[in-house]
This record gives sequence, C-alpha cells and structure tokens, in this order.
Amino acid sequence: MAVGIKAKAALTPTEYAVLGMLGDLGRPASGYDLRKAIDQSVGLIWGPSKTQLYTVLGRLVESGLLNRQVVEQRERPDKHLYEVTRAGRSALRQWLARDEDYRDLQRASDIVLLKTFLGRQGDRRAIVRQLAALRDAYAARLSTYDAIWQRRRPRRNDYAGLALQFGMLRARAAVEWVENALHELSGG
Amino acid sequence: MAVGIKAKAALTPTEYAVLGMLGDLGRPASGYDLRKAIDQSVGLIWGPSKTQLYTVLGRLVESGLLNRQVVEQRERPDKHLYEVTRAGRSALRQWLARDEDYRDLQRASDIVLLKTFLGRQGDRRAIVRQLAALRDAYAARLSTYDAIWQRRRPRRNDYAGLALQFGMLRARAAVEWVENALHELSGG
DNA sequence: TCATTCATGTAAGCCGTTACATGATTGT
DNA sequence: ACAATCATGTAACGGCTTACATGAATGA
Repeated sequence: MAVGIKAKAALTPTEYAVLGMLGDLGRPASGYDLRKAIDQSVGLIWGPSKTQLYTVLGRLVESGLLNRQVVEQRERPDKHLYEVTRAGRSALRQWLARDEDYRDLQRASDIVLLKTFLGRQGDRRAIVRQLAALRDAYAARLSTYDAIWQRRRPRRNDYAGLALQFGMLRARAAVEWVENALHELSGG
Repeated sequence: MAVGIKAKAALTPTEYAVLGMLGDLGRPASGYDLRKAIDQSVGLIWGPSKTQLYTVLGRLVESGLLNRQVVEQRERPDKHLYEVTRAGRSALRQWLARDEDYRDLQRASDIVLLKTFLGRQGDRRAIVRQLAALRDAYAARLSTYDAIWQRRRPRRNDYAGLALQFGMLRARAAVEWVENALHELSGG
C-alpha cells in the first residue's frame, strides 16, 4: 500500500473528467493547456470553470492520481506539468466500469455520456452494459411520460404540455442514440 | 416600500421552481403536499431534494414572497401552510420575463424549460422571446458541432465521435421542439 | 411486525461560482 | 495605447446533498 496518500472512495464527475481528459491527451499538460484542450472537446459535455480546474488538479495530485512536475520559467509563473499516474489510470478504469444510479436520469445521462467520451480508456463491455442500462432507464421514463400525457386533457396555451413534450423528445432522442451507439460498439 | 423584508435581487432557479409550483397549485399547501405535487409534475424537469424544499420555503418566507400559516395539530407536528404573496407573484412574473445567459446552454435550456412549464403565470410574449433566443443558441451550437464533425477522421470504436453525435441529436431535438412550441404559442 | 404515510426540520460538509490578484510579452 | 496570451492561484460565499432526528397512526 502506498503511504501518505489519501485514496478517496470516489471522486466527483468533474475530477474524473479532468483525469480522463489528461489521459486522453496522452502527454503531460499544464492546467492552462488542459483548459484549452477541454474547451474544444469534452467542454461541450462537461467542463469545470477555470479556477475549479486548478483546484481539481491539486486534489488529484493529493490523491496520488496525478503527478506534478514544476518547470521553472523566467519572467513567467512556473509551469506545472501534470501526468496521470498508474493509480490514476486504475481509478479511471474502475469508474468507467462502475454502474451509475439511474434514478436521477439527467445526472446519470450526463455521466454516461462523459464515460462514453472517455470510453477508449476503459473496458468496452462495461461501457456497453451501462449504455444498455441507460437505454432501459430512458425507456421507463418514456412510458412515465406517456402515462402522464394520456390522462391530460387538451387545452390552449398548454405550457405544461409543451414542457412535457420536450421531456419526451429528449428521451426519445436519447434512446435512439443509445441504440445506435450500442450497435457501433458491439458490431465494430 | 415594505419594511423588514430583505428583497434579494434574484433567486435561485430552485427557489423560482418552488415559488412557481406553489403558484401553479393555486391554493395554500404544506411542504409535504408540495413535494408530492412536484414529484408528479415539475419534478421531471426540476426538483429540490426533500430537505432543500423546507429550506427554500423558509427563505421565500423571509424574502416576503410567501406567507406562512401554522396549523396546529394534535399528535402530529404542526403543519405549515404556504401561500404566494403579491410580491411573490410579481417576482415570479419578472423572472419569467427576464432573459437568460445562453452561453451555458445546458443551464439556459433547463431554465427556459422550467419557465415554459410555469409560463401561464407570466407574459406569453416574454416566453416566446426567450424560446426564440434558445432556438438561436442551439442552432449556433449545432454549427459548432458540425464544424468539429467535419474535421474529424473516421475510426473504429470512435467513442468521442459517439459522444459528439449525442450532443448533435440533443441539439437538433431541442431546435425542433422550440420551433413547435413557438408555433403553438404564437398561433394559439 | 414492519413499512408507509404524515410532517417537520438540524448539522456537517463540500463542490463550485464569482471576484480579486499578479505581471511580462506580443500583436494591433 | 490596449487587448490578448501565457500562467497561476486565493478568498469569500453559498447552495445543495447526505446523514441524523422524532414520532404517532395505519395497513399488510
């Protein structure tokens, strides 16, 4: 066992996103670099604010999931280069394989999407399993929506009805996407 | 001006959700009642946890947006009945009419959806305006996605590509829904 | 006998946002 | 002369989650 390192049971999704993004880059990067990389890719799915990024990097170093090298610079603040440790890769892989709680569907969906984005760093079957679970959860949600939709009487300017439709559309889009993703990942 | 009441500049979306839900019910309700009502309706869009609900109700009373009556009960904890005040209705109407920041699209989208749900308590044109803005923001996001999609080379097990597709699907679904909603609200 | 309904909260803790701080170099 | 790029953070604040607490009545 390693000494002097606090291994937390689980990290926040933001921490995994940062860890995963650094792993995806495949080379050491500074917070500054990382931020730019994130903005152009995962950022659309999951992104910490600028200051959060630095805080998170610090936390990950403390947990032993990242290595930090300090590169001294003249006339500039020192640059910190971060690299994923073996423990970091292991933690990421475990998280990628761990099932989510699908009762908070919005949250679960965001997380599974993030996991999919980082999927090549983990076990394909685990991702597939979670995608299937996500599909089922959305399907269940869809029938909930349908039930509500049925026992609703039509009215003019039906704001609540419109909001409901949005939920249904979203759920349907999610199911479609998952079906397709499963096909790509199982067949390919 | 009212005395002894702290009027905050703006509330959190959660607070507006609670305020709006209570307004939507149209009758005084306890936290307990409210929670059940929320679970079956807005809950799918926006829902505070159980304890948050009580905290929020307290805050809204302090701000003068809700009235609280205590109903004494034997053998049970006293029941607190909440009712929206005139100031509360006014605050809700102002929020429903206020434009959002669409740079955080996920957030903006959730909020506009919530506003749509509560729309009948506000000015229809303001809702329409915000829906139009949301559509534009999603359209912009779509072209961002398209640009990224174009300059991406095909590969096997393209996890990142799958995640990207999800974003695109979602964005397209959102645009479609908004178009339809605008049609319903403008035409009706 | 055990879970559910009714009915409310407090306490602890933490993640994340916003504002503030520094400062040289390079391009317009 | 001004903005952007590079490069890092701290401080304050606050909302939200999770765990804990109480307790009678009712139905399976």
